[in-house]
Amino acid sequence: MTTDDEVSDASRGPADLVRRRGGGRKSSGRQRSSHSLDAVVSEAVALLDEGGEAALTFRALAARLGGGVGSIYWYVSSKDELLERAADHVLGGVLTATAHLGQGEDPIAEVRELAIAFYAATVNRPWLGAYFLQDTGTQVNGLMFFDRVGRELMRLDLTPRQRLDAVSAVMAYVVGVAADRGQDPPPEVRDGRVPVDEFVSEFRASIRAMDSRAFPFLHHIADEFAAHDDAEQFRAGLDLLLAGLRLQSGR
Amino acid sequence: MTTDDEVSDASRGPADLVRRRGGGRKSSGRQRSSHSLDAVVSEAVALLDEGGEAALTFRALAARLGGGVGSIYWYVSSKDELLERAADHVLGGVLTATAHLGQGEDPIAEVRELAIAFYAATVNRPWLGAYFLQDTGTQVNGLMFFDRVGRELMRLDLTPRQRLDAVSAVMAYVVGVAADRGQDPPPEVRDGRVPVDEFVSEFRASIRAMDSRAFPFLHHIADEFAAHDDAEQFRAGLDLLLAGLRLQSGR
DNA sequence: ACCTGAACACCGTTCAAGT
DNA sequence: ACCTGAACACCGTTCAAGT
Repeated sequence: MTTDDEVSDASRGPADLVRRRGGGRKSSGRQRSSHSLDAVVSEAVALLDEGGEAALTFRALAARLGGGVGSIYWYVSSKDELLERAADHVLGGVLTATAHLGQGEDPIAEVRELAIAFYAATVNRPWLGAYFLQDTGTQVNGLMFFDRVGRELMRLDLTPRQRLDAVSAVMAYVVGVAADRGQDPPPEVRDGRVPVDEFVSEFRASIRAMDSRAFPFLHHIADEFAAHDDAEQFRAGLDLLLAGLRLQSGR
Repeated sequence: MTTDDEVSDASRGPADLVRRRGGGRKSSGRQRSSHSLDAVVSEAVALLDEGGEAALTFRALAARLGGGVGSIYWYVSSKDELLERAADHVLGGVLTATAHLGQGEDPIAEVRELAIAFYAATVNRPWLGAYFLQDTGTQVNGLMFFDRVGRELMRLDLTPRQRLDAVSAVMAYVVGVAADRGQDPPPEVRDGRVPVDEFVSEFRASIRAMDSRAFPFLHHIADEFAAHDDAEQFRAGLDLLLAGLRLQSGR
């Protein structure tokens, strides 16, 4: 419905199954501010989205929540846990965004949609790269997503082991693409401070400048690289993986 | 030849094509210590391997090099650059370890070997997850590896675009698997402080404890998960990807 | 050209104290 | 039960000074 392509926010996840601390105590709170796990994590994600990994600071987060630094530790025991929960929060958004899937004829097509939705949530969020599927305890949504993908594969004629391997492969691929941002246009280009054309021709020039005997392939794909679209490239790789899976399942 | 499966070290890379600063000035150096880009990066990798990301500190690195903190900035302009170079250094090791490849009949089999060697270098190095292929300028070995994989695909009947997409997919997959460590045994198990069996049965128990209607797939693969081998799982996913590629290339 | 180390600004985490 | 903020230990980075 909304047309924000910057960090499309279906971030708000489904019910956190985790023991929630910090209920709805609203009454009689006067000058002391009152948070909740949800507020802490949501604001953390917002901070991350606005300013990248460096912007998430306990002090900045506390200021944003209108409280003291120490309070955050009531909800979260370390920065690592905070980042894990932030990543899981994003995955929660993916879950709700894909809640309608799972009825389709073709299980592999469903997996494709799930993976694409996952990918969409990671674009413009370079910060969550390494934080998916860290600790099973704090990342229910991660487990849930894993399960949803796997459920589709249960409709295919595969062994449990093959199913596990396939789900793991799809997840790894998505996370890998998310982590790989960097061959891409640098920030000054994405911001529009430098025109794309300029970046592209500069990039092409720098490839041409390299020894073509040392880097024959880079020369070979210089034009393609300059013109490629990230999302398309993601789908191309995903489709290779899924084609292999389809083959394995005998269709 | 060596049988260290802990961080198998073919780390020492081929000629750094990068402008080297800090030549071999050895004479007349008295109490001032003298470094080199190579020493700085090698020791950084060592620190990282021994103690993880948290262990790499400018102060610790300086102490190890026997010098002052400031000196490091002569070779490297930030911690980010240091980590990029460290990642590239590891990839350099992969390049030398696979120097013999490229003559084989089947290009796809060669790609498979390259990917497996890449994977082997990332196991036990959770720290390099996000640092591959960041800045083309400082990561020659990354470009070189990319090119080597691509070169194999030039022997297949594909369009340049398809080749680019395939190489990117393979790289993303490897990086993704590397980043995904975490469903795996936690450190206290890898260290041997807690026996593997105990972890495995505990894990299985925790899956059984979950609602089987909410997580049918997790129940389905609980046994497989407990028994799976990471390297095998990596190869299984890689083979799906390569099967798709083989199909696309018409064999 | 390269190294030193004190100094700076900032960070995650702790904790005695408050309500 | 939850919040506060000063205090602590430590970090990346800078820079005037040395050789």
